Amino acid sequence: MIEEIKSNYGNLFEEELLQEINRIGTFKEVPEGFELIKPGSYIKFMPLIISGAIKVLRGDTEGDELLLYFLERGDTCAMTLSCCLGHHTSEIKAIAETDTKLVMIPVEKMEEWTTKYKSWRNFVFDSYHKRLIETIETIDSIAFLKMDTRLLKYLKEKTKINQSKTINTTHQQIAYDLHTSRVVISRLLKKLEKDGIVKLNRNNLEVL
DNA sequence: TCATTAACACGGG
DNA sequence: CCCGTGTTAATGA
Repeated sequence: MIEEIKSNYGNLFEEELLQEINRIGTFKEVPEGFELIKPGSYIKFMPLIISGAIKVLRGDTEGDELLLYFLERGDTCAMTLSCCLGHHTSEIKAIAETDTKLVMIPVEKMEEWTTKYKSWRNFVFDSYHKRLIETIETIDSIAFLKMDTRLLKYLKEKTKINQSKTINTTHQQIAYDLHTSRVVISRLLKKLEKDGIVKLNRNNLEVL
């Protein structure tokens, strides 16, 4: 496990901290679609992503949801931090976007490390900053962009995250992520296909 | 004008 | 048959 940690976090953390992560953390591998964090639940571990990607959504108990941002290797979940420290339940939902490898760190440790390691403190602050910026961008999208541009942004992000031009998802799933109805997604995708931007298939679409 | 909701038909697995 | 998709009609913001 130490090699996987080093190759992703070696340039961020000092040797001592890397060793401690290796000793304390638990390695975990989850399949695509795995629900890592449920809204309303308590969080006891903080994830460090080794490979793969995680989709973070705002979700209420009614099943309404909205995509906030994606996490990739080298990232951690900022919401976890505030959630754990304040001992609140989760405001968000986290689902593995692809098959994902991660290291789980118990929350007590992350508090201890914040005072012990400068690199860890910087990592946490930096992570907060990045996620806050991304969340603001999402707010911008909702406030100022029309659904067709939001859909394009979404597709672009998906291809980047999945490292592939083909996206395996349904119109309904996209509708959930963007918090709209399937009718709209179907119509817009159809238009994009006519314009030669995407190729539509069942359960999967290709960005050209 | 554009989104939402409900309803329906089509077709592939 | 079930599910994903494409479309339409009614209603509302």
